[in-house]
Amino acid sequence: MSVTNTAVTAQVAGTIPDGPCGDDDCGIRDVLDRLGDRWTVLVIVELSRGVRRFRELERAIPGISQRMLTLTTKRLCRDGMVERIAYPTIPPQVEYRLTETGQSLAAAISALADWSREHKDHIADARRHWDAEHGD
Amino acid sequence: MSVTNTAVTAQVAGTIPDGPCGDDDCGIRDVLDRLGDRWTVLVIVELSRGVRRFRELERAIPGISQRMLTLTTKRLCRDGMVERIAYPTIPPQVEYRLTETGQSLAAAISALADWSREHKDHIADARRHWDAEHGD
DNA sequence: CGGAATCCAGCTAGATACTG
DNA sequence: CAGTATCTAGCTGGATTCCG
Repeated sequence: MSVTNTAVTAQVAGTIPDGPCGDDDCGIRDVLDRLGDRWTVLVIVELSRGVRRFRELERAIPGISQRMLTLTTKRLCRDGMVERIAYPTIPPQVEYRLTETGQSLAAAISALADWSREHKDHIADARRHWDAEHGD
Repeated sequence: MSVTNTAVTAQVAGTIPDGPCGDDDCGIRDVLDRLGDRWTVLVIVELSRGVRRFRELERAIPGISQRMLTLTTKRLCRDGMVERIAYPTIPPQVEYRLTETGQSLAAAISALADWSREHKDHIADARRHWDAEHGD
């Protein structure tokens, strides 16, 4: 009865604003729906290292299929994160590069990657503990 | 033949380190596999506002099913992001709160949310342009 | 209230084959 | 090389029902 109505909102000061995030997700979901799939982040990371051709991306990202690479780059182009430059040569040559917006996204991803590196051991430990207690 | 071997790696200076990210994903995928699903981020955001009971979370996150709330909180507990405190009362009462690690994740998410807000209009524009050109 | 168990639809993504 | 097309398996998540 104590926590129900008078919400304790002082936990993470200034982290997630209340205003625009009221009921919806302030658009985070749009971004995470992209970042959440298996390949988008890897493509962005690879492109953050420089311009890449289709085949270069494919080789740089082990396990990706042509289909998924096509879909991923296409979606990133659609969202304005990646620019696609096709040279009408034979054989065809297509270059992909991050736009400015794409580069700023890469920076944001990098921040999340930093967080991952800092906490991955802690997470692994937590999982082991949990699995040990709940799996016996 | 010019871009093939001598990779141009100076695009986003100091954004994604080359070292530990060589072939694999430096653990970003572990995190994004969680964050990528429909509900995890919303649960974290809600918990960043304070301690919540199961029903409170359910009501605060429109559209989530009991099943997904259970699964999401359980996974977050397993990863050490959320602490679950069950009071053996009748009816039962269970509280969820972010751990310190969970709070730092909330901060990282907040950074991504900031990025989303800053660029969502730009993305929407890019999509409209793309759809207009490629859908005629 | 706070789940667990079961069943099922839809989408994602992998494999494969074909094309300009 | 850089895709497109098709077919399909598997997983995610929704709805429902039942339990302590």
